[in-house]
Amino acid sequence: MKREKISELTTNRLSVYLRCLNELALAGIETVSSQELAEQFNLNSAQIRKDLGYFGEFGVRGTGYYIEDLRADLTKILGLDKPHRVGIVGAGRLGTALANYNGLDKSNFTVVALFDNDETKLGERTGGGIPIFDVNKIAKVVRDQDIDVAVIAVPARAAQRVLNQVMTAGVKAILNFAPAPLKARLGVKVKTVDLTTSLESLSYFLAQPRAATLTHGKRSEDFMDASKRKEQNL
Amino acid sequence: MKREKISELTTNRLSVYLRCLNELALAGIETVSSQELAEQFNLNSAQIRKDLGYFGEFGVRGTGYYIEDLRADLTKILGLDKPHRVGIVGAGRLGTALANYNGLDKSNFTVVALFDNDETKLGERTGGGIPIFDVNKIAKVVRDQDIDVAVIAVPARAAQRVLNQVMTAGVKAILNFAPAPLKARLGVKVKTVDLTTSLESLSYFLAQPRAATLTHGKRSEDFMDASKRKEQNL
DNA sequence: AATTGTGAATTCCTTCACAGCC
DNA sequence: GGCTGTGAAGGAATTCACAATT
Repeated sequence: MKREKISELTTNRLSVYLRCLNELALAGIETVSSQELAEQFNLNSAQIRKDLGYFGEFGVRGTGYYIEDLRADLTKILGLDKPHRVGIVGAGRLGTALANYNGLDKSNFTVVALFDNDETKLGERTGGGIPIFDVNKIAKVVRDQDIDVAVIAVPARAAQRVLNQVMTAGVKAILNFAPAPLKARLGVKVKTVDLTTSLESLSYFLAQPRAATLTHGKRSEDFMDASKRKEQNL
Repeated sequence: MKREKISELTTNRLSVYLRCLNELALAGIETVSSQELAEQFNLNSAQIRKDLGYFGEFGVRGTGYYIEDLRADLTKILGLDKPHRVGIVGAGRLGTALANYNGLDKSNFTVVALFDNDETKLGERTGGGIPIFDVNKIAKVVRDQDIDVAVIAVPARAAQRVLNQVMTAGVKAILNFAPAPLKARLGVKVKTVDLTTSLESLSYFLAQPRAATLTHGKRSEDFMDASKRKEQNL
């Protein structure tokens, strides 16, 4: 096992591989080759071997990877063997939708608290029974509830302030939905999901006068080419 | 103006620049240099000039960029001068949260329809008054309502089927929230936002034994270094 | 003097290709 | 024979650095 620095593109893919392995395991399959795995995602098999190669040797030549083993290894590498406790700042529609999103438990994430500054919401609980606290209680609740991941789901103008608060409270990993360029301290990681930017990027695509678009498709299976893979962040 | 192929990293950034320009315009500022703009996002000024350079020459040497002009140019380049009509498939919590998300109108996007297969939801309207149709009516509603962008907010197992339906209906731009590796036809662009992967990537970061994390911060302003920029997709 | 636009240099990421192993 | 692991090659994205321009 080396200790180079791993790109986020790699960790994103590891997460995707892991999800796939979990499904294969559920289907009772025991081994998989990098080639088979690659076909699932329209990517190059060497990419998968390289990604795994940063962390060790997990495969068996001539056979491929034992799914149960690789699953355990990736879970460990991604730090998903330890539970994570999530606090969501902003109990609006997006915040509450995320709080109730099932499918995070599989990854060992539990949403334990929401925060809002609307007094009428405080003390309430979401459908799923998650309590809503005052934003000014962030520091205390983060400590009491042992929160290690924060989600920012507030309007852009409040986002930097909220980020500062959660950083001060000691949270080092933040998923941000506010469309704002945030500045984080060293040692703190902010990952931004920007819906407007995603849509505007799609708009650019639509605005392109492209040579021949489907309507004339030679064969109904002219699927994704190489250049499209990374556009799906793979 | 050239006609090279533009990377999605560039179009994402253009969207971010445009948002910033809109704010600067609102503040009554008239010109901005690539350097000033770059500081907003912790990125290199050459990056901004290169991004713009793919589309033409918009700046004035010695002065910078006229904000109103560049704003108009970027709006045009991103295809935001024409309105876009959005249909959301999946009227669950996420779908309805997105339907009511304000801030898309600024970019000339309007959500005009939701789709679901839950009969109890059909005919209903969301808080904002957007009608909910049967998923099997996608083709008809896309035509009637002139929908050009679809959002997939259904469970992973249904996502490929839904994608096939919206592609058949002629939609060429899709924003996907389902954690599934989708295959699209040529000429159709799918952009996936994967919350689980985003969180798992944060988990990896937390699992890293990092040398010195903040607690000992020399000066409270030891902010984002170069390596962190792209982790925020900038 | 200030700032753009852009080739050249650099860094980062992906793919190739094959030796090594099962 | 089939498949992994990986050095080397290739390609893409970023940054440098400076001539050109106002």
